[in-house]
Amino acid sequence: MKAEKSDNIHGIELENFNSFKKSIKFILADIVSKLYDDNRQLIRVKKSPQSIENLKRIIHTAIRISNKKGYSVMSMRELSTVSSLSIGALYAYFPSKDELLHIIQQYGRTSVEKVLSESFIHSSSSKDKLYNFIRAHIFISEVLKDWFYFSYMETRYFTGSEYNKTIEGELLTESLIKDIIEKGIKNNEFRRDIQTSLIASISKAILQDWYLKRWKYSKRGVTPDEYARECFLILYNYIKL
Amino acid sequence: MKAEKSDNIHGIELENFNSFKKSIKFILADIVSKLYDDNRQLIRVKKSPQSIENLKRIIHTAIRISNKKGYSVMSMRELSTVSSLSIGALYAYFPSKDELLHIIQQYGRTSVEKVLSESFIHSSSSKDKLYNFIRAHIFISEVLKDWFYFSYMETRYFTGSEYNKTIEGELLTESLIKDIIEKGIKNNEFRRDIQTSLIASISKAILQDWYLKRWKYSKRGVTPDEYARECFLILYNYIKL
DNA sequence: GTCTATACATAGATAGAC
DNA sequence: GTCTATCTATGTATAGAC
Repeated sequence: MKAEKSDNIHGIELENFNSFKKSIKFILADIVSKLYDDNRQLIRVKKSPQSIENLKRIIHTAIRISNKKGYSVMSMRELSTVSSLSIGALYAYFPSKDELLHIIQQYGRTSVEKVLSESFIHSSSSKDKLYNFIRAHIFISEVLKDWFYFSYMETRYFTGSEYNKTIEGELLTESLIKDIIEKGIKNNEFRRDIQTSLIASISKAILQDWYLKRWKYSKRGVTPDEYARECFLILYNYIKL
Repeated sequence: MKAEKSDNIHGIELENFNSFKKSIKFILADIVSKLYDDNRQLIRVKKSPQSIENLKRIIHTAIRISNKKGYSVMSMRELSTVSSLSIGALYAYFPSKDELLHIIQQYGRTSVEKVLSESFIHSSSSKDKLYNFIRAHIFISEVLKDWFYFSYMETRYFTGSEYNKTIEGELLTESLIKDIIEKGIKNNEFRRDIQTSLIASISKAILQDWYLKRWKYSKRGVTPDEYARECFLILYNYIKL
């Protein structure tokens, strides 16, 4: 069983968005179940298909409401109404609004880490590595767009370790890109006279725009595949020999 | 007197950030005074050097607090304490928290429109136009970084016309860039086979990162001039013949 | 496990003294 | 013009019935 899951993770498909979506379906399916296990000391309701379903609904509803008005403005009354669970029932799934935030963040972070860390290690050239990483990032942020938006917009209100973890995530993405570019320079695949950390930073900005401006790109009918391609071309054109 | 002001606006200096900063000092100085005039039906305190000073302090304090915790979470009590004015006094400068938001947005929008609209019209080539526009945007967003950040992060909570105006601002910047590129293509200065609206969109994303990630760029000691240069080079490299 | 009713804190805004 | 005291609404969280 373990081998099967492991195979599946390594088998993330990056050819196009549709194949990607299929290949990570299995991975995302049991994220909430694992979330349940990791937080069993906080959750007063015992694990069951029904309670997992409820937790999933709470998380998605909270993200959706927060993306409209902000997490701090979302009231427990509203979360209760929209998620069709009473306030009393909600508090059986988390001990406080702050803890719900942790659970939401854990939910997204776990999913993203799995995908990104495995996305580009099997590429041969630096060019391929870069393209695969860009695709992986855009594809996973498309699938989890609500969470990505949520996490980005709420970061500044986070405190302590939650804030640090989110910033680490931001810097990790950036340093992964930087590493790819620097290795490419070392292997004589890219120009030597580029400022790698600035390029990495700008790359990250472009990747983020995809989920920060959903309304714009979806209105214009831009597909994840097109956007990934254009991102790659702009960057590659600048760094290639 | 009118001619003098007009000259000054046209005289926005884009050579480097320091000269830019000096050249728009005069423009920004009396923005709050004009703001006072435009909202005199809302403000119960009569115009004076003292009251202009108070209004300015209210605006900047509100922006500062909001950038830490969000406008909706900022309480009038806190704004009162930090700005050293009682709650009663605050409400003499604006009739409601919602109206204060309008005033803040008006403050930033007025300043930015002046600078951006005049920034690139005197350039000869499309290449120069693009570079000047990028510089103007990065320089003004450096000077007004707190407002830019505020406006970006609070947009989603805006309602009605305030929301529309902010989105218009976003799309205006983008279409200005698009126009520059398209004119360049027509004049045989740029490649014909590029997706102008996607490039414009990505350009905007890069420009925005400058004020959205202040902590990162200032920590790394990246100057506005360096960032503008790198932005331009990445884009130009992609669109040039 | 889930509900309703309620405790207690804090929000935006106003009234009236000075 | 600015202050303090206070009104009413709404927030998070809990208690106790079922």
